[in-house]
Amino acid sequence: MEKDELVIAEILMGAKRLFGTHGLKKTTMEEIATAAGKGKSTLYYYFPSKKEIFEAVVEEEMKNVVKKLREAINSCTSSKDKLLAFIKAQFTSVRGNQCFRLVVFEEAFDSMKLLMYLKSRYEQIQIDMIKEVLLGGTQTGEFKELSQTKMNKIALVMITAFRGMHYPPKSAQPELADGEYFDEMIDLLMEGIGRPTEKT
Amino acid sequence: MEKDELVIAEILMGAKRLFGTHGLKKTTMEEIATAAGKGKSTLYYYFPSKKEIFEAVVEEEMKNVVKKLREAINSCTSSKDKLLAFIKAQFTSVRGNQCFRLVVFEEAFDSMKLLMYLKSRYEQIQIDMIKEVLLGGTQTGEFKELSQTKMNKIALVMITAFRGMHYPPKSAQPELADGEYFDEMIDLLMEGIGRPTEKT
Amino acid sequence: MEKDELVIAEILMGAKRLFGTHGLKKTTMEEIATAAGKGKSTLYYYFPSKKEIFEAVVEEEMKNVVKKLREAINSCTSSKDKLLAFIKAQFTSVRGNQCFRLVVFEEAFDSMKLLMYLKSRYEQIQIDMIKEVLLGGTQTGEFKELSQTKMNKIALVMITAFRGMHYPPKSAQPELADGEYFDEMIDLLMEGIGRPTEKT
Amino acid sequence: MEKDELVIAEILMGAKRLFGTHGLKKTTMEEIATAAGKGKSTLYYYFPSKKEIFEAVVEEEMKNVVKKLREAINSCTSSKDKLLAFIKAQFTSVRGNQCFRLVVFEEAFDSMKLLMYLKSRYEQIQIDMIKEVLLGGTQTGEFKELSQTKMNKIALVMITAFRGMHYPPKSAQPELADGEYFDEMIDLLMEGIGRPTEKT
DNA sequence: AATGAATGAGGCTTCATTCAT
DNA sequence: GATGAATGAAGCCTCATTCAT
Repeated sequence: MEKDELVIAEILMGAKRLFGTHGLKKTTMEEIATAAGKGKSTLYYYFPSKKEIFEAVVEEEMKNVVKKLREAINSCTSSKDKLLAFIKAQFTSVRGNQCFRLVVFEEAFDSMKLLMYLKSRYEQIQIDMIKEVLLGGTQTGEFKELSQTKMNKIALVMITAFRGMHYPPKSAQPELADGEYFDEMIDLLMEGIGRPTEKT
Repeated sequence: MEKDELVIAEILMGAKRLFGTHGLKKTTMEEIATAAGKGKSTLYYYFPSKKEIFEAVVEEEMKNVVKKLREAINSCTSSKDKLLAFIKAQFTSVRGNQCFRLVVFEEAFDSMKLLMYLKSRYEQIQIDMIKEVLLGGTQTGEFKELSQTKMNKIALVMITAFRGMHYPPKSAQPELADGEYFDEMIDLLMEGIGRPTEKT
Repeated sequence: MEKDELVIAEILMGAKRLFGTHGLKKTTMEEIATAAGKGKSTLYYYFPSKKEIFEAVVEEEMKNVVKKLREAINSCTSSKDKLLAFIKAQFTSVRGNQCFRLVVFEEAFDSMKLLMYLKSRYEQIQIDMIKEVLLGGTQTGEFKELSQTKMNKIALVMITAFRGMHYPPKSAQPELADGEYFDEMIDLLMEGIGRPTEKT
Repeated sequence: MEKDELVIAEILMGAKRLFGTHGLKKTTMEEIATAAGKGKSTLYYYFPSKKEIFEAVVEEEMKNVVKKLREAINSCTSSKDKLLAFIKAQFTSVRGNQCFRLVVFEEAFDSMKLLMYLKSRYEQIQIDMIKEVLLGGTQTGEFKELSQTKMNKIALVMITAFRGMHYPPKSAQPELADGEYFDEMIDLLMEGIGRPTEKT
């Protein structure tokens, strides 16, 4: 790794933590510089402005997240397990990549073109992954028969629903530990709550 | 209504729009004052600081949202319809009460005690409503038999999943209009995607 | 005079001196504020930015200059005297209104619309004044007969030539005091240096 | 040419353009370095500071201008033509040597000793040239008889007047093209505008 | 009850200059 | 010779808040 890249990595590392903790607006260049062990103006040697630092952090984080999601899916064989791994990975990974999470779930960044682009790309990646899993599940017979259209719709609903996890209840529910939560979610997803219609 | 209350209402009305559009940090006292047709320093006659204005707005909005949710549930008879109405109302109402939404779904407010309190109270209210619906559904036979514990868990999962709706995909999916989206969600919730196990 | 106008006048007074001495770029808001006996941010209560303060100073100065020029012309009866008074007034008045002078004679302001407008307006005012004097002079017989076109051209040449005065030689020429300089200029203007063609 | 001199020439070439376009203050070392195809700190190997670069540019430009003025005067035979050539050359040459022009016509450089020296030397050179032409003209009979003192004064007035040309009206006067302008000026200079006193 | 006026604290950015290599 | 990396000092501007009236 070049000296250059090393310093950039240092900057981004500190920035990642700070932006993640205080957000874009409330993190100051001063803080980022201090975290990187550099002078404030040094930052401008490596980045044109605060915005670009933030964008760099987000881009990096998104790559991490996507990589984790892919790994999760590939690490299991049954489709149900893939789904479970997917939501667990999303939960964990997005948590650990706060800046990216902010961009995906807040609207304060709607003016930044690059971030908007990343956001929509991320959405598409997720949808494609889910559809891939659904397709696999129907082929192995784990899931019901589902038309292409239906799979599309379900993927969208699922992606949307999974998002909610990123804002867990403040009032921790003691009865439902994190791990159990995911199982419960998958259960619901597999079986639903409706009463099975009796066959004669 | 007292003169006082009238002015306060005026201030809050403008503040609600501004905070909802630009957020807490980027909305200035100047803007709020202008929107209320008052001088900037007048705001300090009615509120100790910007924070309190924001909190007042959020508290007001939360009342609206809760009222809408209750109305939604009461307006239907079947439990499935109650669920549908609930998520539709949540979608619409939270949308229209931006400041409250921000507080519920962002972490930038974690230092404000009052808001944290409102947040967790809102969570409990939602959970209770869902459990109420679930209980009703099991009693009428619309839903499976569900233990108290199970209902608790499901309520929590559902609340969490519903949240995702508040951050719809940027890339509008043409195949799934808003209305249809809710139906699809309920369907999934009722039936799941697992292949029904054959009975001999 | 309102309190408002008083403060604005105070600010402009200090700014005028500072801008005149150090120019737009090198004069700081800090200095202007100190000169006005106010805090730096107070300036922003009265003016949107440094640029506007400068523009206000220049506009004010231009009014002074134009008034002086008009007074000069009106204060004499003979056309030659009017010319003399005009150049003297221009010399003195532009000197005393440094900011305006900068705008008229430097190109650093070409991006500021308002200043460009003032600049060209000032040019037209001067040209009109000179033409007015020339016309008077020809009518009284002090000057040669001059066609409209010719007068136009001469006015333009004169305005241009007069400008040079605003940048007097650094190396003060002892033989030519200020007062004498103007007389010499008018002399040259009246008679020229060419040898009069002999009449038989 | 040494390697050293070559690099210096490269630097000055770019600097000349940049200073000429944006002025001393607004031209950055970064820009100069880029224009020279060198690193920013390299400039400090060849020049102690930005000031010295500017001074070097100005000194070079002044030599160009003086050479052009001399050529202009020598290229004509009649004294009137010499004057015409002089002002044309001044107009053209000063235009093309912006930095020098800035120094001669602005006061922002009054603190730089070297520039002040160049400025006053330039003034003296001009005055001497004009006096030389005037002397020639009186000897050939083209111009009136003029005492030494008178010539001195006239030279000074002329130099001063010629300066105005360097700040042409923003509002281009359509009736007076550049070329014509000079003729008009010389005409006025030769004949004046006064009515010739009738001889009996 | 209302506000005009004022400001301190703080943030982003620029840039000439330095220095180790 | 040449420069990449670093920075201190400085400047413009924003804004929540205060206070006398």
